[in-house]
This record gives sequence, structure tokens and C-alpha cells, in this order.
Amino acid sequence: MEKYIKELKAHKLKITPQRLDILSFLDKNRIHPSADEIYKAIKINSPALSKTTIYNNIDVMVKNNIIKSFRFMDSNELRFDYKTTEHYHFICRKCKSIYDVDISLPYLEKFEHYMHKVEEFYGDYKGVCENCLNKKKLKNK
Amino acid sequence: MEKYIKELKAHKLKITPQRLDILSFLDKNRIHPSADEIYKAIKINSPALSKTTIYNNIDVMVKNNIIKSFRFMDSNELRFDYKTTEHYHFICRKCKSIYDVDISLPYLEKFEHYMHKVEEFYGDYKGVCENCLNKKKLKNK
DNA sequence: TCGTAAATTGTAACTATTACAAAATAGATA
DNA sequence: TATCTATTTTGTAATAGTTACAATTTACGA
Repeated sequence: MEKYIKELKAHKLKITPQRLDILSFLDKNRIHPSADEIYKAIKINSPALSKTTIYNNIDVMVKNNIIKSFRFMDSNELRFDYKTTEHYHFICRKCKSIYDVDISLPYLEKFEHYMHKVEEFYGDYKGVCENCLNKKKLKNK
Repeated sequence: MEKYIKELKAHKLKITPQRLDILSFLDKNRIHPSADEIYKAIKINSPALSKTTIYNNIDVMVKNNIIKSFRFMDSNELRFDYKTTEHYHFICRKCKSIYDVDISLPYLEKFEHYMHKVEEFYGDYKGVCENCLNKKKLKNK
């Protein structure tokens, strides 16, 4: 908990139970949750929680680079990650698993050729994951 | 126009003026428009057009791979492209220009290492584009 | 402990999209 | 070519995700 307080203080943000709940939830549940999922999870133990609080805080924490927001290419809801290194997501269309794919540096280098200065990037990939591919192979035997 | 008719027929879709309008607009305006932008543009010459028609047809054409849909990482609206090769987008945070970045093959190869079968991919990049970087250099001189 | 700026809450509004039913139409068939 | 029917179009209403706003509460520096 101390770690989240430090993080908030470093950005001159007030320490509120709601903010600590959100940070703790995101840190302990690396499941790329939506705002609604965060809301529902925290509301269980803090029934007075308002959804606006979730949105407000998510917003301020994203702006302060404490957490990251992104969306999957075929979804209309934002999703959130506790501060992580840059990565892509691979989504299996069969089992819906989400794999984090660390892919940062080589891609950024590639972009230098375009002479644009890349500051942020985001990507996601869809297909069939290793597990599902193997299941299919077994069936075919 | 003949080309759009062929395209629709190839997928056993009925030829309607609305569909031809959408295809023609997307083909001639490579501006990654949103559903609303497509709607407004076509409605000028076809005032009876309904927004539902846009959504219905966009949907059916995406499913038939006639057009592509995607969204920018920080936007909540879908955007559409006339059939193109796979590419990423680079968005300049200063001038808001969108650059198409052809980046397909090397990345897919890279993914083979993960043993997942990649079928679709999507990515976008944000930063400062070449033009805006050059402008800044001139100013500093 | 107090005062104030900031945070929280609940409600209402807004935007993008989807659901649905009635009317219109494309295009196959006679 | 006229007719028939499944498909498409339209308009309206509903929904999901998010944002705006005003009243109340709270964090925290003085």
C-alpha cells in the first residue's frame, strides 16, 4: 500500500481510499480490466463508490502516467493496465486469451526510417494461440 | 462504378445505390472516415439516407472483407478504409496528420517466435511527424 | 483544528452503436 | 415484363460507455 501512496505523492495527487483501491486492484489483477470491471470489483468492499470516481481517477492517473489505457481493436471500451513496459496484445479468437507480447525496441528502430518521432505506440494482434493450435493438432491425429 | 458492382456481386451482396455510394466515397477519400463522416458526406446528395443504413452496410462489407475497420488508440469511434494492404497508422500529435505506414511482413515473421498464428493485426503510433520536426528545427536556427 | 481546494457522489446528458418493425426495393422467376 | 419474396432501407427507440455538472464531503497544509 505504501508503494501506491508514494506513487500518488510523486505526482502531487491526493491520497484517497478510492485511488488506493484502484491502484491496488490494477497492480494485483493484471487482467486488462475495463472501467466497469474495476468499478464492480472495488464496489464489493466499498459500496458507496461511484462510477464517476472511477472515470475521474482513471483519467488523472493515465495523464500522470501511473497507469496505461488502451483498447482492443474490436472493442469499444477502454481497458487499463498498471504501469507496465510497452507491449502489444495478442488475442486468441478461439479461447479469447490475452497474451502480453513484449515487442518494444525493434519496432521503434524500424520507425526511425520514417523520420517521424515515435512517442507512444499501441498494437494488437488476433489469431489462434499456441494452446488452441496444439489442441487442434491432437484432434487431427 | 463498375468496379464496386463487381466487388459486391463477388460476395453475393445486392447492388444498392447506398452501397455504391459508400464504396465510392471510401475509395475516393482515403481519409479514414468515421461512420458519421461517411453518413454526412453521402447525405448531401442523398438526403433520404439513414444512419442505420451506413452502419448496416459498413458491417456487412467489413464481414466480407470489402472494407476494413479499425480505431485509433485514443478514439472511441470506428474508422473505415477501402480495402487496403495491412498497414499501421502514425498520428502526429502536433498537426494531427495521419500517415499510413506499411509495416506488414517483418512483424508477422517476428511473431512466429511466439508460436501463435497471427491472422489480423492492428497498430498505431503517436509522436511528432517529419514535417513538424523540421519546422521546429528551422525555428531554432 | 480549521479552511479551502480538490475529490467524491449521483444524476443527467451525450456519443457511438445496435435493435427492431414497417415500408421499400433488388433481382430471381414465371 | 410483371410478380414475388427475401433483402435492404428507413426512422425511432434502446443501449453501452463515457462525460458534464452541481452539491456534498474530504484531504491535508497552515
